[in-house]
Amino acid sequence: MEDKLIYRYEYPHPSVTTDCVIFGFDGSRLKVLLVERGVEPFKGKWALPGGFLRMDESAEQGARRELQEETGLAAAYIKQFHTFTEPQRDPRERVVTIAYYALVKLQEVKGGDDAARAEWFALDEVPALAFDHDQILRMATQELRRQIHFEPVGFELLPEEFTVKELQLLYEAILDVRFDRRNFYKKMLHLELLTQVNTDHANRNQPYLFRFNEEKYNELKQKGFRLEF
Amino acid sequence: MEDKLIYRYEYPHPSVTTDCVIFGFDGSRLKVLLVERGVEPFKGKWALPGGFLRMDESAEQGARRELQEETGLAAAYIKQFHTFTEPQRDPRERVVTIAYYALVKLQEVKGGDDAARAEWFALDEVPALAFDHDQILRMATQELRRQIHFEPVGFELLPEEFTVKELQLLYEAILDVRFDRRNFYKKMLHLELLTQVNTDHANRNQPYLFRFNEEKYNELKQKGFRLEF
DNA sequence: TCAAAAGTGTTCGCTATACACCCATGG
DNA sequence: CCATGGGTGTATAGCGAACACTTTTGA
Repeated sequence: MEDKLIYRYEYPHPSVTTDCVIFGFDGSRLKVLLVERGVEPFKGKWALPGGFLRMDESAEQGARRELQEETGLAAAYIKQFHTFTEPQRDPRERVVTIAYYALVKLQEVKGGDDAARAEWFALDEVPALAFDHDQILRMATQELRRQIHFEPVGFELLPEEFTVKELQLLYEAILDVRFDRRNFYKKMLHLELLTQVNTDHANRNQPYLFRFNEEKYNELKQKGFRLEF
Repeated sequence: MEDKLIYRYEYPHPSVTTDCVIFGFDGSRLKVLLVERGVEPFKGKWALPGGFLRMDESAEQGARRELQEETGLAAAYIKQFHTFTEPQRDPRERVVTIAYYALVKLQEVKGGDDAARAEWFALDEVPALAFDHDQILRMATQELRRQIHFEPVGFELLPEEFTVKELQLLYEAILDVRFDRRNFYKKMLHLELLTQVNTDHANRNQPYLFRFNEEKYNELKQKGFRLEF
């Protein structure tokens, strides 16, 4: 047994992991992907996907690897938001976890190739989680809300083409507020971050489809604009 | 030599450190505290104060310990903002660093009891730093600017009592913008975050002194307000 | 037939901005 | 005496919030 412990240090080193809060939007509610733990501790409990940081990868690469394993998505919006370091947060040993949140388009998600059971939960229906993952999830939500004031992160959660109503529902889900439909519509169009797809709408009752205008966004970002909500 | 390496693991573990970007304000410019490295690598170069995380302390406790050693200050505003994990960021071994920034009142700072030479640099006069500390400093500045939209962090950098002009100079230094003196004055008073100290001003030419009204701030925070700048 | 959806208009009030003014001080 | 610093006032433009209207569809 002893000869397996071949990595030796003069001082104790904590383990380092990455955990990933994966957000999706189903058209009306914000969801988060959880995996069921198959081993102790917290066996049977739900937890955030995560794993040990490899010595040759950065934390972001590690988090992307987790994301890929769980959702099949290689490229997605991913952002580091906090590192959790309480000495007792893992009962087995000292573990420091670098936490990311990812924004994925739900309809592009394939089942993960991981053996573990994974499931999407609405944010207000998340069960008690393993370790300090409740706290991690709470902070991720907070950071997402904060981030939305500086970057149009919402678009990462919608399909390529979407209606203004869908966009509004998303913003309302993230910020937990209600907007006036008409004001939201005008405000969004006025920002010029949306490009209309189908210029001819036969039906006054069928909404326009839009795409996110990334070029225009980069333009505005140069000038240092803010998204007011 | 071998028998010093008594901490053994089945898998390799990175070292974990905390680094601390300590900001101060001298009345006209934003400053940052750097220490001169006494050992290789980067011997003689300037770097951010930092050190290894102890196994019984959280990262924040570690950062506070660094802050205390460098400035003598036990309580100050301190905030984790990013963890740097590039595999090659330290030429010796794999080191992950959890970075904090601290806001201190310059006039309360005592010399550090650390042996290392420490010095305050104006933000735009910072020399090339050791490791990836340039990048860390840049991100700290960015985060401070971002944070100021949600929390009145500026007050952490001023003395207990200050004039509106001083507050304006601070905001201008942080955000690198200029404000109209008269509009800034009214806006600040209108927010009601300031409590006037000397109600009688004998001299029309000597400015009022103010304190930060923390109670009022907590009130406003409940209602979810934003600082517009 | 009528409620619901989606695009368009209008009004009002707040506030950010620009800029004028007044007063006391000190060189 | 006048430039400077510091507190106060005012006018305008723009935008967000509230809410009316119109058309089309489908139950």
